[in-house]
Amino acid sequence: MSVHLPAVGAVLPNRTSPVPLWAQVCADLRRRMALGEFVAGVPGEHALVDQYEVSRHTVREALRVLRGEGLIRSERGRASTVEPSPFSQNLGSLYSLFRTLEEHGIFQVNTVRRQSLTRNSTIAERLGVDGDADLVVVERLRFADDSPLALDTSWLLADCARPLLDVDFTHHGLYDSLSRICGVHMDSGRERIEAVRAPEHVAALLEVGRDTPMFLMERVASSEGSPLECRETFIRGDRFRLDIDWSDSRYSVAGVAHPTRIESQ
Amino acid sequence: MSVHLPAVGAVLPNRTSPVPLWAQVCADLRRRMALGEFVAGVPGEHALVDQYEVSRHTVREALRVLRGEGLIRSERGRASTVEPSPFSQNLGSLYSLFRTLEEHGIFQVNTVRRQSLTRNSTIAERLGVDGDADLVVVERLRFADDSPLALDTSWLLADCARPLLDVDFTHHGLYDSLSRICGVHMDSGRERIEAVRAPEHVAALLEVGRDTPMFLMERVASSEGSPLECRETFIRGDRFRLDIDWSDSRYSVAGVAHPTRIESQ
DNA sequence: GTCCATTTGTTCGTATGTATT
DNA sequence: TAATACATACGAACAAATGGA
Repeated sequence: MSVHLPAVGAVLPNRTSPVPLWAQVCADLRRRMALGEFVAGVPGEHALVDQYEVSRHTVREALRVLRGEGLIRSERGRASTVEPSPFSQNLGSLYSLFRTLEEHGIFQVNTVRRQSLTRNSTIAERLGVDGDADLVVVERLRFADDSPLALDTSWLLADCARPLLDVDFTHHGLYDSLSRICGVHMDSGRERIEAVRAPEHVAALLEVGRDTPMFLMERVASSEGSPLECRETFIRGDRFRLDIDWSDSRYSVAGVAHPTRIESQ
Repeated sequence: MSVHLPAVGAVLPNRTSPVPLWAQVCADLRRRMALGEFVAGVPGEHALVDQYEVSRHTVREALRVLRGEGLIRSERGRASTVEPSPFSQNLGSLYSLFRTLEEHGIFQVNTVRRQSLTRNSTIAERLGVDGDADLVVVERLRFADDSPLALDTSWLLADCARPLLDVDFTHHGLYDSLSRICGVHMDSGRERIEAVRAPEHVAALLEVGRDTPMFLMERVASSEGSPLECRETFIRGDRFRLDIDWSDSRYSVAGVAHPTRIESQ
């Protein structure tokens, strides 16, 4: 069994590197996972020991991290499995909302209101770049089942997001396109969520009264430590709620649409 | 050095128990930590090996969990240290709010509106107990700097929270009292947060208009897997926001009052 | 500044238990 | 029942960082 030939796609870790072996194995597993190599199941720990030529302890350390990130699920006696759409688990509440909608078969469509180059010193400051840096701005009115749900304005560093100027966002997600076209994966960020009254122009676009309660989310999302996106989203409070879980010493945050509202559409 | 005498406060793990050794060590360390035994520093891994008479691997597994919970911080070459106020880190947004206020020196006071025994089949169902189970209900109007901030209604299983009937909650937190008097620590839970218009009676109590945006939080909090508390909180949307961090593959959620609003009081 | 003891981090090896297939 | 796979547990060694002598 111990043929010691690297498996398809497996990259042997570099033992002279200062990066710990488990971290290298971890990174390579992430890479292979992203390529869909493990859709039929993650290889067993023993198999990974052979593939990477490291000890089982090292493999387990790597798997432990992936498990902690929610990328895989492990159970006794059964091969580890990749979790569906784990990507979203690191993308805050809003991304989760639209994934939830998708899972429920809710028809989603965006009306693109702005999609152009711009400059904005306030936004630039939040992103930690010069005030005259080029930005790609994408403003979308988001519908779920033909009913307006949110108004979403996103500013991205043109340095890496310029190709998004030509993308049709009517049916495509911004992070999906960013990943597919620009090769950039958002992996961390901050959100600030307030409960506000709908400003007049927002209320009109979302077809609600001026005093309808709304969530206002302000987000800065980063890839590998560099802030790349600044976003401002108004969400109808009557069609959205936040679920926060702090079981198992780990938080998860998900935005979900009110089931009753959805079903009554 | 290997005297193999249990240290002050250390409880040797039970090897015939179905509970993993590392979990037992973990629980005992948590207990000792709560008693303040480690304020001057956590014993080294080697010392814990001697104290609990287990392998270093087992000790490290236990420490790993505590580290993951944010209870301790470990660095190479330096003894692990207990993190200040880590308790709140596992208690969701609302607890953090009041800790934040405390840290900013905001004067907090509660008006207790209800503090009695009751029964409620809806609440009981959420807590997973019989509909006729006795509950302790505590309803508080919470002020920050003499200005109303939130209306908070909490139902607890009387089985373990009955002593809270005699506590003065004017200046004491519920979880603090629960911990000090009943010996119960909330360690997990779920929150559901909605943006709503203030219901009439809530608006009156919080001294805002009928259409002021509010956060409504519904929480079920558990201790060691058993749901013990069900809570409903209305928070003024004009004095509160949620901060969500999803850096490093781990979420943290904190509720903070708008600094500007507070300072302008 | 250097040396050294301490402490945690990483890595290997081995063995046994337990749940699933 | 047997094989597989993960969970738990022990032992040992070296590396890397820290802090004090």
